[in-house]
Amino acid sequence: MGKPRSPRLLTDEALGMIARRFSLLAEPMRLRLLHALFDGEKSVNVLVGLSGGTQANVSRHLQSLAEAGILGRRKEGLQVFYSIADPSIFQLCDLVCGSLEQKLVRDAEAFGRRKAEGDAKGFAGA
Amino acid sequence: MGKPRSPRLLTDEALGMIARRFSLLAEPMRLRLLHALFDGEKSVNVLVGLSGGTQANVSRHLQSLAEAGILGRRKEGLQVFYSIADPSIFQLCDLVCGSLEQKLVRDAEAFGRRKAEGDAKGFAGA
DNA sequence: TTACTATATGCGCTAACGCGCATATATTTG
DNA sequence: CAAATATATGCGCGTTAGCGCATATAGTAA
Repeated sequence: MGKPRSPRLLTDEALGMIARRFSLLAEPMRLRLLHALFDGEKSVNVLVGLSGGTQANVSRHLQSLAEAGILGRRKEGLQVFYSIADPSIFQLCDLVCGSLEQKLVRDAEAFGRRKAEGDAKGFAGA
Repeated sequence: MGKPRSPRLLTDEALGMIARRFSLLAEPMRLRLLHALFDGEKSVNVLVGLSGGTQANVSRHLQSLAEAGILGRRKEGLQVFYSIADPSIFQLCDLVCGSLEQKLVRDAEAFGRRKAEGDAKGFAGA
Protein backbone atom coordinates (compact mmCIF):
# COMPACT_ATOMS: atom_id res chain seq x y z
CA MET A 1 0.00 0.00 0.00
CA GLY A 2 2.35 2.65 -1.15
CA LYS A 3 0.50 5.83 -1.23
CA PRO A 4 2.66 8.53 -2.71
CA ARG A 5 1.51 10.99 -0.12
CA SER A 6 2.90 13.77 -2.19
CA PRO A 7 2.91 17.35 -1.04
CA ARG A 8 -0.83 17.59 -1.36
CA LEU A 9 -2.59 19.54 1.27
CA LEU A 10 -5.85 17.73 0.86
CA THR A 11 -6.31 14.02 1.16
CA ASP A 12 -7.56 12.12 -1.82
CA GLU A 13 -10.36 10.88 0.35
CA ALA A 14 -11.38 14.39 1.33
CA LEU A 15 -11.19 15.49 -2.26
CA GLY A 16 -13.41 12.62 -3.25
CA MET A 17 -16.00 13.53 -0.66
CA ILE A 18 -16.05 17.14 -1.74
CA ALA A 19 -16.33 16.14 -5.35
CA ARG A 20 -19.16 13.78 -4.60
CA ARG A 21 -20.99 16.50 -2.74
CA PHE A 22 -20.66 18.83 -5.69
CA SER A 23 -21.68 16.09 -8.07
CA LEU A 24 -24.96 15.75 -6.23
CA LEU A 25 -25.67 19.36 -7.14
CA ALA A 26 -24.52 18.88 -10.70
CA GLU A 27 -27.79 17.50 -12.06
CA PRO A 28 -30.67 19.65 -13.24
CA MET A 29 -33.30 17.30 -11.91
CA ARG A 30 -31.80 17.25 -8.45
CA LEU A 31 -31.49 21.01 -8.50
CA ARG A 32 -35.11 21.23 -9.51
CA LEU A 33 -36.09 19.05 -6.59
CA LEU A 34 -33.98 21.07 -4.20
CA HIS A 35 -35.48 24.25 -5.50
CA ALA A 36 -38.96 22.86 -5.07
CA LEU A 37 -38.09 22.15 -1.44
CA PHE A 38 -36.87 25.65 -0.75
CA ASP A 39 -40.20 26.63 0.75
CA GLY A 40 -40.68 23.59 2.91
CA GLU A 41 -41.02 19.83 2.95
CA LYS A 42 -43.02 17.99 0.33
CA SER A 43 -44.04 14.44 -0.39
CA VAL A 44 -42.54 12.42 -3.20
CA ASN A 45 -45.74 12.55 -5.20
CA VAL A 46 -45.92 16.31 -4.98
CA LEU A 47 -42.31 16.56 -6.07
CA VAL A 48 -43.01 14.26 -8.98
CA GLY A 49 -45.71 16.63 -10.11
CA LEU A 50 -43.63 19.74 -9.62
CA SER A 51 -40.51 18.39 -11.28
CA GLY A 52 -42.17 16.60 -14.15
CA GLY A 53 -39.95 13.59 -13.62
CA THR A 54 -40.76 9.94 -13.28
CA GLN A 55 -41.68 8.64 -9.87
CA ALA A 56 -38.79 6.22 -9.95
CA ASN A 57 -36.28 8.86 -10.85
CA VAL A 58 -37.53 11.37 -8.34
CA SER A 59 -37.42 8.75 -5.64
CA ARG A 60 -33.86 7.82 -6.47
CA HIS A 61 -32.67 11.41 -6.57
CA LEU A 62 -34.31 12.19 -3.28
CA GLN A 63 -32.68 9.15 -1.78
CA SER A 64 -29.25 10.20 -2.98
CA LEU A 65 -29.68 13.66 -1.55
CA ALA A 66 -30.95 12.25 1.72
CA GLU A 67 -28.08 9.81 2.04
CA ALA A 68 -25.69 12.69 1.66
CA GLY A 69 -27.43 14.52 4.46
CA ILE A 70 -28.66 17.27 2.20
CA LEU A 71 -32.27 16.26 2.60
CA GLY A 72 -34.18 15.03 5.60
CA ARG A 73 -36.72 12.23 5.41
CA ARG A 74 -39.94 11.96 7.35
CA LYS A 75 -42.33 9.10 6.89
CA GLU A 76 -45.98 9.62 7.64
CA GLY A 77 -48.27 6.76 6.80
CA LEU A 78 -47.95 5.94 3.16
CA GLN A 79 -46.17 9.10 2.24
CA VAL A 80 -42.59 10.19 2.67
CA PHE A 81 -41.80 13.84 3.12
CA TYR A 82 -38.45 15.24 2.17
CA SER A 83 -37.04 18.53 3.32
CA ILE A 84 -33.81 20.44 3.13
CA ALA A 85 -31.65 19.43 6.05
CA ASP A 86 -28.47 21.21 5.08
CA PRO A 87 -28.97 24.97 5.02
CA SER A 88 -25.68 25.48 3.27
CA ILE A 89 -27.47 24.49 0.09
CA PHE A 90 -29.13 27.88 -0.01
CA GLN A 91 -25.83 29.69 0.18
CA LEU A 92 -24.27 27.37 -2.36
CA CYS A 93 -26.97 28.06 -4.89
CA ASP A 94 -26.87 31.76 -4.16
CA LEU A 95 -23.14 31.85 -4.68
CA VAL A 96 -23.27 29.95 -7.94
CA CYS A 97 -26.18 31.95 -9.26
CA GLY A 98 -24.46 35.21 -8.45
CA SER A 99 -21.25 34.12 -10.02
CA LEU A 100 -23.03 32.96 -13.14
CA GLU A 101 -24.93 36.19 -13.46
CA GLN A 102 -21.71 38.16 -13.27
CA LYS A 103 -20.15 36.02 -15.93
CA LEU A 104 -23.16 36.36 -18.19
CA VAL A 105 -23.09 40.11 -17.83
CA ARG A 106 -19.40 40.26 -18.61
CA ASP A 107 -19.80 37.98 -21.60
CA ALA A 108 -22.64 40.08 -22.89
CA GLU A 109 -20.58 43.20 -22.51
CA ALA A 110 -17.65 41.61 -24.28
CA PHE A 111 -20.03 40.71 -27.05
CA GLY A 112 -21.52 44.14 -27.50
CA ARG A 113 -18.43 46.23 -27.23
CA ARG A 114 -14.87 45.25 -27.49
CA LYS A 115 -12.83 46.35 -24.55
CA ALA A 116 -10.51 48.31 -26.80
CA GLU A 117 -7.73 49.58 -24.72
CA GLY A 118 -5.81 52.33 -26.38
CA ASP A 119 -7.12 53.34 -29.74
CA ALA A 120 -7.23 50.05 -31.56
CA LYS A 121 -10.78 48.98 -32.00
CA GLY A 122 -11.73 46.27 -34.36
CA PHE A 123 -14.52 47.85 -36.26
CA ALA A 124 -17.92 49.13 -35.34
CA GLY A 125 -16.56 52.57 -35.50
CA ALA A 126 -19.09 54.39 -33.44
CA MET B 1 -39.63 30.51 -28.10
CA GLY B 2 -39.37 32.45 -24.95
CA LYS B 3 -40.60 31.42 -21.63
CA PRO B 4 -40.35 34.78 -20.05
CA ARG B 5 -40.48 33.79 -16.46
CA SER B 6 -42.11 30.44 -15.92
CA PRO B 7 -44.05 29.80 -12.74
CA ARG B 8 -40.89 28.17 -11.55
CA LEU B 9 -38.32 30.64 -10.46
CA LEU B 10 -35.64 28.83 -12.36
CA THR B 11 -35.79 27.98 -16.02
CA ASP B 12 -34.45 24.77 -17.42
CA GLU B 13 -31.67 26.72 -19.05
CA ALA B 14 -30.66 28.30 -15.78
CA LEU B 15 -30.77 24.95 -14.05
CA GLY B 16 -28.51 23.53 -16.71
CA MET B 17 -26.00 26.30 -16.25
CA ILE B 18 -25.99 25.89 -12.50
CA ALA B 19 -25.60 22.15 -12.84
CA ARG B 20 -22.73 22.56 -15.23
CA ARG B 21 -21.02 24.92 -12.88
CA PHE B 22 -21.34 22.45 -10.04
CA SER B 23 -20.18 19.63 -12.28
CA LEU B 24 -16.93 21.47 -12.86
CA LEU B 25 -16.33 21.26 -9.13
CA ALA B 26 -17.38 17.63 -8.98
CA GLU B 27 -14.06 16.13 -10.01
CA PRO B 28 -11.23 15.41 -7.60
CA MET B 29 -8.53 16.35 -10.07
CA ARG B 30 -10.09 19.73 -10.78
CA LEU B 31 -10.53 20.33 -7.08
CA ARG B 32 -6.92 19.47 -6.58
CA LEU B 33 -5.90 21.99 -9.21
CA LEU B 34 -8.13 24.65 -7.73
CA HIS B 35 -6.73 23.99 -4.30
CA ALA B 36 -3.22 24.25 -5.64
CA LEU B 37 -4.13 27.66 -7.03
CA PHE B 38 -5.50 28.94 -3.75
CA ASP B 39 -2.23 30.67 -2.97
CA GLY B 40 -1.68 32.25 -6.33
CA GLU B 41 -1.21 31.61 -10.00
CA LYS B 42 0.90 28.74 -11.26
CA SER B 43 2.08 27.40 -14.58
CA VAL B 44 0.72 24.23 -16.10
CA ASN B 45 3.93 22.37 -15.50
CA VAL B 46 3.96 23.28 -11.83
CA LEU B 47 0.37 22.18 -11.52
CA VAL B 48 1.20 18.93 -13.24
CA GLY B 49 3.84 18.28 -10.61
CA LEU B 50 1.61 19.29 -7.72
CA SER B 51 -1.41 17.35 -8.87
CA GLY B 52 0.36 14.24 -10.02
CA GLY B 53 -1.75 14.14 -13.15
CA THR B 54 -0.81 13.85 -16.76
CA GLN B 55 0.11 16.99 -18.64
CA ALA B 56 -2.69 16.41 -21.12
CA ASN B 57 -5.26 15.93 -18.43
CA VAL B 58 -4.18 18.88 -16.38
CA SER B 59 -4.23 21.08 -19.44
CA ARG B 60 -7.72 19.99 -20.33
CA HIS B 61 -9.06 20.51 -16.83
CA LEU B 62 -7.51 23.94 -16.61
CA GLN B 63 -9.06 24.81 -19.91
CA SER B 64 -12.50 23.74 -18.77
CA LEU B 65 -12.22 25.81 -15.63
CA ALA B 66 -10.97 28.79 -17.59
CA GLU B 67 -13.75 28.57 -20.14
CA ALA B 68 -16.24 28.67 -17.32
CA GLY B 69 -14.63 31.80 -15.97
CA ILE B 70 -13.46 30.11 -12.82
CA LEU B 71 -9.80 30.42 -13.77
CA GLY B 72 -7.89 33.19 -15.46
CA ARG B 73 -5.25 32.53 -18.07
CA ARG B 74 -2.05 34.47 -18.60
CA LYS B 75 0.44 33.53 -21.23
CA GLU B 76 4.07 34.45 -20.74
CA GLY B 77 6.50 33.12 -23.28
CA LEU B 78 6.27 29.41 -23.42
CA GLN B 79 4.38 29.04 -20.21
CA VAL B 80 0.76 29.59 -19.38
CA PHE B 81 -0.19 30.69 -15.89
CA TYR B 82 -3.58 29.95 -14.46
CA SER B 83 -5.12 31.65 -11.49
CA ILE B 84 -8.43 31.72 -9.71
CA ALA B 85 -10.60 34.37 -11.30
CA ASP B 86 -13.83 33.68 -9.50
CA PRO B 87 -13.46 34.33 -5.78
CA SER B 88 -16.75 32.63 -5.06
CA ILE B 89 -14.85 29.36 -5.40
CA PHE B 90 -13.31 29.93 -2.01
CA GLN B 91 -16.65 30.37 -0.37
CA LEU B 92 -18.10 27.40 -2.21
CA CYS B 93 -15.34 25.13 -0.98
CA ASP B 94 -15.58 26.51 2.51
CA LEU B 95 -19.29 25.90 2.59
CA VAL B 96 -19.02 22.36 1.31
CA CYS B 97 -16.13 21.50 3.59
CA GLY B 98 -17.95 22.87 6.58
CA SER B 99 -21.11 21.03 5.73
CA LEU B 100 -19.21 17.80 5.20
CA GLU B 101 -17.39 18.15 8.49
CA GLN B 102 -20.63 18.66 10.30
CA LYS B 103 -22.09 15.60 8.69
CA LEU B 104 -19.05 13.53 9.56
CA VAL B 105 -19.25 14.64 13.14
CA ARG B 106 -22.91 13.79 13.35
CA ASP B 107 -22.36 10.41 11.75
CA ALA B 108 -19.56 9.70 14.18
CA GLU B 109 -21.75 10.71 17.07
CA ALA B 110 -24.53 8.49 15.85
CA PHE B 111 -22.05 5.65 15.70
CA GLY B 112 -20.59 5.87 19.15
CA ARG B 113 -21.99 8.29 21.59
CA ARG B 114 -18.66 9.78 22.41
CA LYS B 115 -17.19 12.11 19.95
CA ALA B 116 -13.85 13.64 19.57
CA GLU B 117 -13.25 17.29 19.78
CA GLY B 118 -9.97 17.51 17.95
CA ASP B 119 -11.46 16.87 14.57
CA ALA B 120 -13.65 19.01 12.49
CA LYS B 121 -12.33 22.45 12.76
CA GLY B 122 -11.01 25.09 10.50
CA PHE B 123 -14.51 26.32 10.08
CA ALA B 124 -16.51 25.46 13.14
CA GLY B 125 -19.49 27.32 11.90
CA ALA B 126 -21.88 28.20 14.64
C1' DT C 1 16.95 26.64 -40.47
C1' DT C 2 16.92 22.79 -36.39
C1' DA C 3 16.42 21.42 -31.73
C1' DC C 4 14.11 21.91 -27.40
C1' DT C 5 10.50 23.10 -24.11
C1' DA C 6 5.69 24.16 -22.66
C1' DT C 7 1.11 23.62 -23.70
C1' DA C 8 -2.88 22.05 -26.32
C1' DT C 9 -5.63 18.57 -29.00
C1' DG C 10 -7.47 14.39 -31.65
C1' DC C 11 -8.57 9.56 -30.90
C1' DG C 12 -10.15 5.54 -28.54
C1' DC C 13 -11.37 3.10 -24.45
C1' DT C 14 -13.77 2.32 -20.18
C1' DA C 15 -16.45 3.46 -16.16
C1' DA C 16 -20.04 5.96 -14.27
C1' DC C 17 -24.47 8.23 -14.56
C1' DG C 18 -29.21 9.29 -15.49
C1' DC C 19 -33.22 7.51 -17.28
C1' DG C 20 -37.33 4.38 -18.29
C1' DC C 21 -39.55 0.21 -17.60
C1' DA C 22 -41.34 -3.20 -14.75
C1' DT C 23 -41.70 -4.92 -10.27
C1' DA C 24 -41.12 -5.21 -5.21
C1' DT C 25 -42.12 -3.39 -0.55
C1' DA C 26 -44.90 -0.95 2.80
C1' DT C 27 -49.09 0.99 4.62
C1' DT C 28 -53.94 1.90 4.75
C1' DT C 29 -58.66 0.43 3.80
C1' DG C 30 -62.58 -2.64 2.88
C1' DC D 1 -57.72 -11.94 3.51
C1' DA D 2 -57.54 -8.68 -1.02
C1' DA D 3 -57.26 -4.13 -3.19
C1' DA D 4 -55.41 0.37 -3.61
C1' DT D 5 -51.98 3.88 -2.96
C1' DA D 6 -47.18 5.66 -2.10
C1' DT D 7 -42.60 4.75 -2.40
C1' DA D 8 -38.48 2.08 -3.42
C1' DT D 9 -35.55 -1.05 -6.34
C1' DG D 10 -33.52 -4.38 -9.99
C1' DC D 11 -32.34 -4.40 -14.78
C1' DG D 12 -30.82 -2.72 -19.19
C1' DC D 13 -29.82 0.92 -22.44
C1' DG D 14 -27.67 5.17 -24.27
C1' DT D 15 -24.95 9.02 -23.25
C1' DT D 16 -21.37 11.28 -21.13
C1' DA D 17 -16.89 12.16 -18.79
C1' DG D 18 -12.28 11.39 -17.56
C1' DC D 19 -8.14 9.24 -18.72
C1' DG D 20 -3.88 7.76 -21.46
C1' DC D 21 -1.52 7.78 -25.58
C1' DA D 22 0.35 10.01 -29.38
C1' DT D 23 0.74 14.13 -31.85
C1' DA D 24 0.12 19.00 -33.05
C1' DT D 25 1.03 23.88 -32.09
C1' DA D 26 3.58 27.80 -30.13
C1' DG D 27 7.56 29.98 -28.40
C1' DT D 28 12.65 30.02 -27.40
C1' DA D 29 17.41 29.40 -28.25
C1' DA D 30 21.52 28.00 -30.89
